[in-house]
Order: sequence, then C-alpha cells, then structure tokens
Amino acid sequence: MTDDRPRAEKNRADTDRRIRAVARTLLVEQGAQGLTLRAIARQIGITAPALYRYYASLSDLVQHVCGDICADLADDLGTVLAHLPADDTASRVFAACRGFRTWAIAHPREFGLVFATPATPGAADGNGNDPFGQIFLTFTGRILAGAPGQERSDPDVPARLRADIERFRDTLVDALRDGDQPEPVVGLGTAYTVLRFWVRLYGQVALEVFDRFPFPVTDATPLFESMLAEQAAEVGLG
Amino acid sequence: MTDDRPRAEKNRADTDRRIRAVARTLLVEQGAQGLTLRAIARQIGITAPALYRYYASLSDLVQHVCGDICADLADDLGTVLAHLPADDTASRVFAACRGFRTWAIAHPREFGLVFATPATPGAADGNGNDPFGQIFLTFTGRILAGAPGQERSDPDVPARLRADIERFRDTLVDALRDGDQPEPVVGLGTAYTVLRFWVRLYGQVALEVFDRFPFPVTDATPLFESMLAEQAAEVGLG
DNA sequence: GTACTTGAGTGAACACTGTTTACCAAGGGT
DNA sequence: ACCCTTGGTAAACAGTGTTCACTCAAGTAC
Repeated sequence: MTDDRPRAEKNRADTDRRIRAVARTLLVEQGAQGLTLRAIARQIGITAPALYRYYASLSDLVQHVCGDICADLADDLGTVLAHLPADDTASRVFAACRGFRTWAIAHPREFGLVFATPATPGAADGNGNDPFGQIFLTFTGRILAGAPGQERSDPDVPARLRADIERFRDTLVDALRDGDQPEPVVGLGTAYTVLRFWVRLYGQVALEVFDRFPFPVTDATPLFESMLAEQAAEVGLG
Repeated sequence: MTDDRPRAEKNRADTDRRIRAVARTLLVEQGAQGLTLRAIARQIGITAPALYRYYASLSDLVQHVCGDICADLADDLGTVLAHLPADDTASRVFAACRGFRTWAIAHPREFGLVFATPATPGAADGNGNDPFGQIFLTFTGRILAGAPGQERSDPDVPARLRADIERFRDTLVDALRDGDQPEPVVGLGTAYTVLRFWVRLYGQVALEVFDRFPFPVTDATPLFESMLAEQAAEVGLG
C-alpha cells in the first residue's frame, strides 16, 4: 500500500496537516487570541501570505480547526462507546455524557472555541457542515443505533412542538444512515428526550468549563453526576 | 438637589459614561471584534491613549462594559418582576425566565460577550465581582424574597453535594440581605432546585441565541415554553 | 498674584495583526 | 524548448494595543 501520489500533492497535504497541528497547539497553549496567521507561519518556518494558498482567510482556517476538534471529540466518544455492549443503552448514555464532560474539561480552549462561538451566519446553511451539531448527532446516533424501538408514546411531545421535533427526528435518522443497514426508526418521543438531554448536558458542562456557576464550586463532579442520574431516572434508564 | 461636585470630576465621570456608551453601541452594531480602543476614541473625538486615563487596558474596559450589561439585564428583570404580586411565586418564576430569554434574544451580542466568554482567571476571586453570577443571584433573589419558607425536605439533596449546595445557599442569602429585613432563610432543597433551574435555563437560552441547536429550528418559542413548563411542574409550580 | 502641582489629552513611536500585490523559482505537460 | 501551474517570498497597506514624552489648562498653596 505505497503512496504513489505525486510528490507535489503529498507535500501539499503534509504542510496542510502541519498548519492545522500548529494552529491547534497554539490554541491550546495561548488561547484563541494567540491563534494568529503570523504565529502559525513563524512556527512552521514560512511566511504568513503563504497560508493563503491553503485557506482563504484566518476565519476560514479557524473553521477548519473547529472541524478537526469536533472530529477528535467524536473519535474520543466513539472509542469510549466501542468498549460497551451495544444493547446496554443505559451505560452507553452514561459513558457518552461523562466522556463529553471529561473531554471538555481536558480541552477547555477547544471547547470554548467550538461550543461558545456564535454560529457564523454564513455557516448555518440548514445544518450540514456545522461541526457543532455534527458531533452531537454522531454520538447520540451511535447510542441510538444499538437501542432501536425504545419508544415512548408519541403523544408525549406537546402539539406545538411536533413540527420541529419531526424535523429533528429526520436529521437524526439521516445521521444514523450507515452502510446498507435498514432504515432506522426513531420515535418522536425519543427525539424529544434526546433533545432535552442535550440541552441540559450542554448547560451543565458549559457552566462548569467556563467556571460560571453562580458560586465558588469546590467539586463539580458530584454536581454533574447528580444531574446525570436525575435525568437518566426521569427517562427510565438505570 | 444641585450637583455641586467640582466641575472637573463631573467632566471625568461624563466622558467615562460616554466611553462606555460608545463601546456598547459599537459592540451591538459590529460585534465584539469591532470593539476596539481606537474606534471608541474616534467616535467620541479623542485619541486612543487618552482612554488609558480611564481604563488600564482594553480588556479592563470590556470587563466594565460587561458589568454595565449585566446591570441593565438585572434592571430589566427587576421591572418585569415589580409588576407582579410578590407572593405569586409561580408567575414570578415564569416571568423571570421568559424575561431572561427575551433579553438574550434582543441583545445577542451582549449576551455572547458576558455569557459565553470563559471567566477571566483573575476575576474569579471567590465570586464577588463576577458580573455573570451577580445577575443570576439578583433575579433569583428577587423571587425568593417574596416566597419565604417554601422548603422541600433537605434530605432531597444527595449527600455528596451538601457541601457545595450549602456554599451556594450561603451565597444566595448573602445576596438576599437587603436593608434591615430579618435574615432570610433558604433551605438546601430550595438552593438545589434553583441551581438546577439555572443550568437548564442557561443551556436552553445559550443554544437558542447562538443558533446551535443540532437541527434547523423554525420556532424556538414552543421549545422554550415546554422546557419551562416541564421544569415548573417538576418542582410543583403551576 | 504668583508659583506649584495635578491630570486630561496629544503625537509619535513600537511591535504587532490580517490581507493584497507583484514577483520568483522550480516542475510537469505538451 | 516552451508554457503554465503552484508553492513560496518580500514589500506594502491599513489597522490594532500600548508606551512615552510632552503639552496645556485648572486648582491649590503661599
């Protein structure tokens, strides 16, 4: 399996990887404000304008870095879930939520960049390439794939929400499509539950990572665990 | 009630107000990236270095602007609550939550600046001057002050959280102290409930304002209302 | 009234930033 | 041999935060 692409192409892909890697470490070590074109160029021994051969602008580069970050997080959650039986939905949900929190705490700068930046108005094309939503869909998809048909009764979702929850359900099964599997079915009640789960998980983790709880927390883990347990109990897991 | 302070002092306070006001409109009209020292100076007919007579740095200025923003939001919620009977806790809670969301939607840039910026490591001195926590404490304080003694049984809060929830309760009664009122009492269960309420409210509003729901939402209001109703029911309001 | 001190504001400078432009040199295709 | 794409450079432009030396007016002390 030798790499017989023309050397030129390989070099290009290589420096592209180096650019993103350096950008990443710069973000981690100095925060978003240290993520500058000239610093990146300096570190890989190149001049700043050369970067415009790879990205149209700084914000374009940053957007791609966000994509990388989300991919990493998705991978992380993927390996976490891979070690768990596919039909033990409860422990898979717990593991995914804990994994998300753990990753966020270990990578606060990355989390801040992708999770607390207002969506760029241009990138909100339906949904699609928004990396933020993508990672969420990925990991709930991985869980749902192993737990088909766990339906709550559909009337559970209030009437005024039906339209949007249906849209979300569609997005979800779309993300679930994988290979030649049969079309997965996801109930409206499930979709609604998943959405609520996400809202609360996000709130909890964001407040913790940004250190924005309204009082000086000494140990956030029990706080997180209790919220998790409560919510799991609420939907009948555990 | 004439203002007989020396004119010099008055002028200083005046241009200080102008600085903050211009900063504010700049933030609203151009986003955080348009909030620059030189732009502010230009707009009030002054040179940039002069601003250093008022603030130690740009980030110092920004921090004070955050304070102003939070004060405005607190005022907003204050007037909303003022029109409601002090003993109708349910409608006061609903009004405060709706008011918070409405304000956030009407002021997305301000919301983004103060609610989605990682806490400055220096400013996290215990709690105190962190404007973020302050506003929250203010408005839950205003509600709790009218509904004393609504205790859930204290054992409701899991054992491992007691220490932190007690700390939160203390912060809360501290913020409630007002004039010569008798020392207010807040149960642990109440504090815990309030905290959970905040986590979910924050998650919901942040996701909506940043347009980061994992699917294209067409009407976020029912989504918000259903989360609000659900949570209110859960704690026995309504 | 005359010195002295204070303090807001200025102008020039420094070290940065993103971005554009013109240019260059090496490689591959025909 | 020719051309032409491609990755890179140097120089420049406009803008940024920040510092320093300097004014110049107002207030205070004698």
